[in-house]
Amino acid sequence: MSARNKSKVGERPRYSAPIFAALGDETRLQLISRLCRDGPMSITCLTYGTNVTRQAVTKHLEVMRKVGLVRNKTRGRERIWQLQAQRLNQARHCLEIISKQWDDALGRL
Amino acid sequence: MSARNKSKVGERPRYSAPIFAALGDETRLQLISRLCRDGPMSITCLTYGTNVTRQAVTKHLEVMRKVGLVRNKTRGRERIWQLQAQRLNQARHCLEIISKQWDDALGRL
DNA sequence: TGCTTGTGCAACCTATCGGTTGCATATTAG
DNA sequence: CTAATATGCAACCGATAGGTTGCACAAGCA
Repeated sequence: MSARNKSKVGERPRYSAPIFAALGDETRLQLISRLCRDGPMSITCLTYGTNVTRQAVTKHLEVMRKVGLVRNKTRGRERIWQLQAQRLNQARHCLEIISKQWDDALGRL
Repeated sequence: MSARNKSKVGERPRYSAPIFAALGDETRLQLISRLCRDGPMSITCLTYGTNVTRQAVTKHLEVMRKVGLVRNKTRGRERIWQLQAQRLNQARHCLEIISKQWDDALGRL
């Protein structure tokens, strides 16, 4: 168990768990897909297409905003939400690192 | 498996939310890293390295087992846990699809 | 044979999640 | 101005997550 706290190249990024947690809900994945397909849109618009209330959608968007997956801007009385690519790529990068380590580990067995 | 469960090209795999949810906990990511680095090992052994109890570790392993991220075999009085690569690659694939759609969407704006 | 070790099972606790309803407020349309 | 629309805010709810403690039990070692 020596040198366990040393940071190495190819190490899993810190703070990646919250991103995975934010992706770990079917409704939120639907919202992401929707924003991908149809571009930025308002909360009310996003609510059509889900089977939950507007307030539930608002909460989901807030969860994703907190981890940087989406952001919003106010346009009149609407609040327009859009994706933020940077953070998703970060999550992807994390998964790639993990699964590379994984493959390596399996290869050693 | 029926044709209903087939995923189209470029479509997000179904049932991916539970995998992300399983990855969305820091302790579980630590367990995964540990199993990657040091190979299959028992629950008690895995518990050293976390700051939670053995029973908590057991619960985390069970969560990951349910979504197919790990599996176990009994060896004497020990229960040895190891990684299962297939499912992680599935998660990775899902993230790649999402972020590709994402990039495409950003490109259209 | 006992004692130690690795584990399972169950009860319990608190915090958070996902969701709702109700109402207030701001902006836009007629 | 007035009505409709888009949203925010707050309270509330049941279920689950993450964790603990306590105890029972089976496998291995002295």
